[in-house]
Amino acid sequence: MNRCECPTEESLGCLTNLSAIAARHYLTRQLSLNGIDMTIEQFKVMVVLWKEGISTQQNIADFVGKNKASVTRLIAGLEKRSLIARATDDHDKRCNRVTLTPQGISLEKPTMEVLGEATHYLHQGIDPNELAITLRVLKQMCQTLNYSSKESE
Amino acid sequence: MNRCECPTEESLGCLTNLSAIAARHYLTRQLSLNGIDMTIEQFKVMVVLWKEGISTQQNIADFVGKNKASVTRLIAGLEKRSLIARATDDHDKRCNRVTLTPQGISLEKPTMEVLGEATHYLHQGIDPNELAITLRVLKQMCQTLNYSSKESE
DNA sequence: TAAATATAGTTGACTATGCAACTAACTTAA
DNA sequence: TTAAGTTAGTTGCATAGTCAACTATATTTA
Repeated sequence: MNRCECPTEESLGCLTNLSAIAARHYLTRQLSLNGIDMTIEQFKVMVVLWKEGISTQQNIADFVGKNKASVTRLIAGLEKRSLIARATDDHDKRCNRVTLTPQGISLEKPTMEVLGEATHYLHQGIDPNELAITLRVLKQMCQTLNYSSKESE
Repeated sequence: MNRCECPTEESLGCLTNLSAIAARHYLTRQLSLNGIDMTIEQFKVMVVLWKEGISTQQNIADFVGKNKASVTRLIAGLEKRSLIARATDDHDKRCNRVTLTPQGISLEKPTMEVLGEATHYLHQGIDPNELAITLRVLKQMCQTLNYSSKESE
């Protein structure tokens, strides 16, 4: 399907994008096949909440690497699906306390199972040593770029 | 900034996504700093046109790995910026012939230069051998996933 | 050749992203 | 303790992505 033959095929910039899109498509399909009505973005927010229990929107934004405007809208979508609840914090009225609903809590197990299976499928056939190198290189790339984004502020 | 500590940190699914987002942000910023008013998505479409000269929207969609609805809107944005032109094909009136305007043509050199510099920056400090392994692993991952997407159709 | 099928592109509905402007609330300093 | 600055969240605008329904045109086939 994708036959990108741009001169960037040998670059991490191009290939991480292609791989990320492919992985997203796959996970979206697997979630849907397992009857889980959740987008990948909402899923990432849920992972934070499953881990932390309670969080503010800014904290979620930092964890998932998006800005607070995005999180406002993601949270709204999750609230509409009754997976989370929002309430003003008593101690700091600027903050929203974002918590899980029973439905939200009950989705952790099946969803994380799908993620585990998808990850296993993705890593299938990749030499463990080369996988480790790849993960390290990608982390290094993220660090380089995050550093440069701080520099320019 | 991004402190994703989800259980997927050791997975290609999560890390390719983080890296891809970081790379996109970086390239977007570099394009903007160099006075090039073009999004990454529009940029990908332009790469196809710089390579092929003329193309149909479906052909562009295949190259950039998006569906034709997306391309309709990307093309509309590029048309608004006067970088491309659209005209019905005489031989097959279902098709649009998408061509470059002089402005579109003139942007190839500076834009590809920014891309080249960004790629160089991204690859900086990465062992060439490990880079090669990473690129190979990512390609393999794409193939696995593209194969699975064909299976399910 | 008329009917069925396939293909190219558009549009609407929904979700998502970033930026910038904004409000409200908290904190710091003069 | 008032004024200035900071932080949390929301909203409008522009861009982007998918799916599904739709139009128009081409092609196949019965």
